[in-house]
Amino acid sequence: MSGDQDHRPEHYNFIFHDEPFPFIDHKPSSGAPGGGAYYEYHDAPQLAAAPSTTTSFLSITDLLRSSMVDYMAAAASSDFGLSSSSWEPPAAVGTVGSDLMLDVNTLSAASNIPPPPPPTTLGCGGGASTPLTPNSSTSSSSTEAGAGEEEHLKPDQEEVKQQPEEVDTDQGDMSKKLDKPKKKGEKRARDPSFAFVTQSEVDHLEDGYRWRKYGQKAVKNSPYPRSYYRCTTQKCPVKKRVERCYQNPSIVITTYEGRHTHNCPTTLRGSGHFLPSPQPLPPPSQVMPASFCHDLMMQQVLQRLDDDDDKFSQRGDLNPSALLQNLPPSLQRLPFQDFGFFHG
DNA sequence: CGAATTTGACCAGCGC
DNA sequence: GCGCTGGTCAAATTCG
Repeated sequence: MSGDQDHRPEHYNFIFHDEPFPFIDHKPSSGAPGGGAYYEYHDAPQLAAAPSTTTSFLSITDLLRSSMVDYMAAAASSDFGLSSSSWEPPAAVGTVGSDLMLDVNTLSAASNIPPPPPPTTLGCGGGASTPLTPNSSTSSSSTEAGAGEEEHLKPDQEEVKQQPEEVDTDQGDMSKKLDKPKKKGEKRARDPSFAFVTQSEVDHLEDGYRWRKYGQKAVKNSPYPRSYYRCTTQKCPVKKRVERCYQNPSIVITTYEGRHTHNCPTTLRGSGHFLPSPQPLPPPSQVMPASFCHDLMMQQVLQRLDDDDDKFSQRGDLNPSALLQNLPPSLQRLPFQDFGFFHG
């Protein structure tokens, strides 16, 4: 049973998938009790082939520090067609700045990934859930899908294990071993992935789509199992994994993989309770989560900027390793190297 | 009774 | 090559 519960995490935030992103805050901002993180990742073969991409992120930081809103607005309204009413996958990305934004939006939109529930106080936790400790709070990064758990803290090592390759051409999603005559040395191709870190007492967050659980595995060094879900819609290849951070059980890591081939079920449409505020629902013919994610991210970005504005200048020296050290092991494992642009 | 979940088994990738 | 681990299958069980 998935779609009928009202599972909203207490907090969530997002994190872009670029490593030098300084506003990945690991400490709860004064007054704000921690928060979850919302992060995304995906395989980025292009990235592997173009190591110089790092530089591009720097400008993103600057960008955010200066005029995120304007930028987003401009991007949404003009070149990139990112308006909530008519989003189309960008055919090409021309600038660094747009890369990031497009990436974020592209991923969310292209993947039809539902938005994380808003940080409202609701049944699941309003004060019941454990507040995040400075250490466990939020910095997240994304991990390769299969990767979500412990130890690999060594950045350099992570770098070595780049996640691969071309996305499965055939969406026969669950075509695993059977249709997998992959050549040796060729890792299994994965669909773009996108993950959320939320603070919630429930594992399976309601996201508007219907999911069927098809597996559960114990996670190494963690008392909490990882659950595997598949979208119940016919032919929809989207899967998601849900696991809990063992150091902070109130944190749930949900990883989406693939793209929905259908619209969000009416369950979500019917109830606007996911939305931070009333928002126009996308027309039936449209991919819905794009604007959601966009708005949510904006909210979070702005919030972060507000909270941490004065910290930015001091964070220039932050690096992925440092960030990771502030994360609980299960999050530390998320390889920053997996961040990259999604051009698919 | 059909759909969803549970759970042990199986398989592939990866590191040593 | 071997063992470990993650991901998925599928039979059994539970649920609505």
